[in-house]
Amino acid sequence: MSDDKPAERTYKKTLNLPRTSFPMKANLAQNEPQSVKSWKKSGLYEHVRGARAEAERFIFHDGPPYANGDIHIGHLMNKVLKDLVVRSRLMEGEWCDYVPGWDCHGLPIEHRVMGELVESGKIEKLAGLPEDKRRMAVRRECRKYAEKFQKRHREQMERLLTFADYDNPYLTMTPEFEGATTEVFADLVAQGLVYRDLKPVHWSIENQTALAEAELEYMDRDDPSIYVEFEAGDAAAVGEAFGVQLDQTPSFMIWTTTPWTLIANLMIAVHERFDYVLARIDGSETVIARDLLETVTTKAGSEKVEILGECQGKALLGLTYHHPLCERVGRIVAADYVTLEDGTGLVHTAPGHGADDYRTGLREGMPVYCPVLGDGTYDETVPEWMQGMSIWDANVKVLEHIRESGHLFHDYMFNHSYPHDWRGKSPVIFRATEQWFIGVDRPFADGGSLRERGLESVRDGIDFVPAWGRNRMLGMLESRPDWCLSRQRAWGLPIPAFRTADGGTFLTAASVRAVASAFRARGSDAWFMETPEELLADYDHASDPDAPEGLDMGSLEKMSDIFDVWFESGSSWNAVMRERDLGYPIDLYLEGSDQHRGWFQASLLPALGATGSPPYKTLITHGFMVDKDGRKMSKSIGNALEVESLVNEYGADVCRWWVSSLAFDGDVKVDLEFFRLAGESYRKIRNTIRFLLSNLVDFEPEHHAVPLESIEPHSIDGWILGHGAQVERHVREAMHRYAFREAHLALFDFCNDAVSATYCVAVKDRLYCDEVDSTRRRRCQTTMHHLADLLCRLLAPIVPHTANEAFRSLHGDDASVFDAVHKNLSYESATEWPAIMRQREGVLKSLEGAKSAGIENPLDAGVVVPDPEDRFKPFLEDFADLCGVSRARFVHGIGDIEIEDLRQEPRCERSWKRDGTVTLRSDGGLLSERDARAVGV
RNA sequence: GGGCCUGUAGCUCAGCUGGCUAGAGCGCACCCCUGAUAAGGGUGAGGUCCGAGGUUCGAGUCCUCGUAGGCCCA
Repeated sequence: MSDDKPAERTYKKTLNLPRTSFPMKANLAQNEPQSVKSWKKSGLYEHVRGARAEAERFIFHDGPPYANGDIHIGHLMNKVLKDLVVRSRLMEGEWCDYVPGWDCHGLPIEHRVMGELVESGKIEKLAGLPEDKRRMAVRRECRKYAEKFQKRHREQMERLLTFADYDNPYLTMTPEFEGATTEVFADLVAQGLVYRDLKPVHWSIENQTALAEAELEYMDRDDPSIYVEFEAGDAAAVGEAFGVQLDQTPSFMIWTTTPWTLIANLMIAVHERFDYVLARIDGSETVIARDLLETVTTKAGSEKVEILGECQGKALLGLTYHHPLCERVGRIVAADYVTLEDGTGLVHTAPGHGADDYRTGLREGMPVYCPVLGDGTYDETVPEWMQGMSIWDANVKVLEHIRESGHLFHDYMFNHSYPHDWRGKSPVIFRATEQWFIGVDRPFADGGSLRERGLESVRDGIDFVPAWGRNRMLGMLESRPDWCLSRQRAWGLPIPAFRTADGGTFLTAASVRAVASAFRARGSDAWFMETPEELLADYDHASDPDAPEGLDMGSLEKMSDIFDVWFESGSSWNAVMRERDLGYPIDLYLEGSDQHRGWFQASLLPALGATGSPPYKTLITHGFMVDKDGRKMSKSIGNALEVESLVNEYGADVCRWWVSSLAFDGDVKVDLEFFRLAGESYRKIRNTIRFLLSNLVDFEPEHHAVPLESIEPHSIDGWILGHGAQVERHVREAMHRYAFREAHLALFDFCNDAVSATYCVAVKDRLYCDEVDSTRRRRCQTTMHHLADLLCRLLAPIVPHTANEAFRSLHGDDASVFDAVHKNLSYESATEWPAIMRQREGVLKSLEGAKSAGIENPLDAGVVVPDPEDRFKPFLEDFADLCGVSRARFVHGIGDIEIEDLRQEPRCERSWKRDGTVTLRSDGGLLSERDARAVGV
């Protein structure tokens, strides 16, 4: 095959062609686990921490994912983003602890475990045990479950090459965490922020417990939407309000989508300043907001509508009505949350089943009446036909009942989003129960409330990335209700409250601290295994100013609520960061934007209560994963991607490279295709580094390197070094302000465009053809060595496995990029470079044009470039190589770039250039001067 | 229904306080190289800037109202 080119074959052997053991194919799926193993074996995390003992510290705190299931693509992004922060800080020479955490308590696990206990039949055995023993049995199973999934998560996260202290994670179920969390609670009690009250809360019928906002999931649901007429108690009084004489008893029309709450109705709320009418609708007289009369009657298909009188809501206050389901008289009251957007302008008010309703009831001195039991059935206070009935059945039955009794004006089915238990996916209800709360509007001993302090610190004590997070969190803080802390479950941290003999509750700052010390020593299991005396061993009620009078310690009984898990994770700033002396306050929290309501608030409020200031300085949020059409990702839709298969197919470095490319502040579209694309762009970077490394095989820096100062700013080496220095500054600065995408793009463009397409291509000739030891070649290799080293360091936070692989290839197997820090490449290239590069672009375009004239290979061409101001002369030496042509000239004067056809000139058999020095040499070959010297003929 | 956010080439995104003949990368098309080769390089074609109004000499950029989607809530 090569018989027709004998000369070329001969000269090929005289070239210095690239060689390297750094493979083109990364084989990440096989090699990364080896990296993980060896990093673990050598104790890399400990080692680096040791080396940075005196370094400046950046304080980061990892939010705990829930110890359940496999990690999903959201975790992938979250953990990698965190790792980018940590590793970029390390490269800056700082130390940054990354202590991974897990949320271990709570309903999701208990729910699963209960399911398993039912399946295995063990549940019946447990049912026979005393309550504390039964709970302990459940807790033991839950702990096993949490441990299992924490280990699983840990491995999956380590596989992502995250640089975290996996040997010392924090788990919310450990004694130290439980003790420190309970101490935060004690501080809040001391501030007077904790209270117990009967209030409507979100209640899960399925799990028979109160739920926090964060434990709800909104899903669409069909409910009956009904318009009900409540007969007025005093027709004459109504007539008076409207200034008309009535010949029949009118009614008040309300609207509800929860017919089951009608039985608990105690009031009807109107807006004092809205206009109401007394209307005759197909013969019957009813009161309704003026602006809604048409909407409602149209919807109901009423035929004859006539307005008899009009008045302001204020005039209706104090009027009474008969409850349509029982013997009770209700009253019209005022409320400013009444709107004219839907309904009738008269709002059905049941203090036991709604937050607004509760407040109105409180103001009006009405009882918090809640006839619904924990299991969702009615108690004995309701009419007999409803007793024991499930509220969902009641929805239908009540509707039938009022239809038959003639109180139903109109009804239809209505689809709306409705809160559901985030685990069981069953609809939740509002139900009044006795619960523990943190009051967000309670004044502190030293002034202000949690809400006020929270708003203040969000307004100007905390940085938000992206900036709109501030507004969002302000809005949430302004409108949030008191925090319902208690849950009626077994798997969690007990609220250390006791029942006194007289039926009261006993819980003071000092008693909570005493129990906290028991938890610290023996874990929260102690609550279920010990007596009140044992738990309160450290408590001295004589010295507790808050102790109730005549407290009889001997008669105390443990109460059985546990904490909302959000209170536990919300105490991690204390239970982890302060507890372990990792630094406080914390520089950075980085989580999904749902945590503005979740962990960020759950952390802010306790910290403000306990210490008076926020626990963190900066909050970064990322968006959510959606599919390629912008739709929510979920297992049930089937558009979710498995992290494990992504990592196995593409490698963690490719996944990380992808994460670094994301505009993560908004929704992030995910598709298999994007990982393939990231893989391609990763390969591009890898190949660029590989080319650099492969041309450094014969280069030993200590012998061959030239001083950086000796490299001319107008040489091509000077150009790329100046470019590299600029990129280093840009990338480091971008990483510092969490603009990972910007850093990613800068790195990619630099590798792809500057290094690969421009520099490497231009410099090939001298690398391959110059004498091995020529200054020009060694200067070029010195430059490439700097470039390879720079790229390894800049890429280390993003693709640690690959960066280290390249770093070792460059510096020897004993080297580790994780011991390295940034070097500050300092180099300024000549200021004319942008102008030269514009000329180069012009040349490339002209060459494209010359193809039609038959000059298809740029080496068959020479170029003549006008240089009116004679600025380009110093650049002449490298300009031909920069354009890939055989020779170049700058000529004084203005005009177009000229392409010279050199095809008639002899071509060097070694370098394939037609540089004008090619003649027949002593070995019988046609060689240029440079090549002749290199071959030694 | 409310709060916050997003909608710019086939795809992912830049476009700061209004002046742009609207940019980049990927992809695509055509071509070169075969001494980075399951590599490398060049050139080029792609856009009613979600829609409708408005402010302005001038709007992708500001305002209003829609529309599609996301997060959080009622």
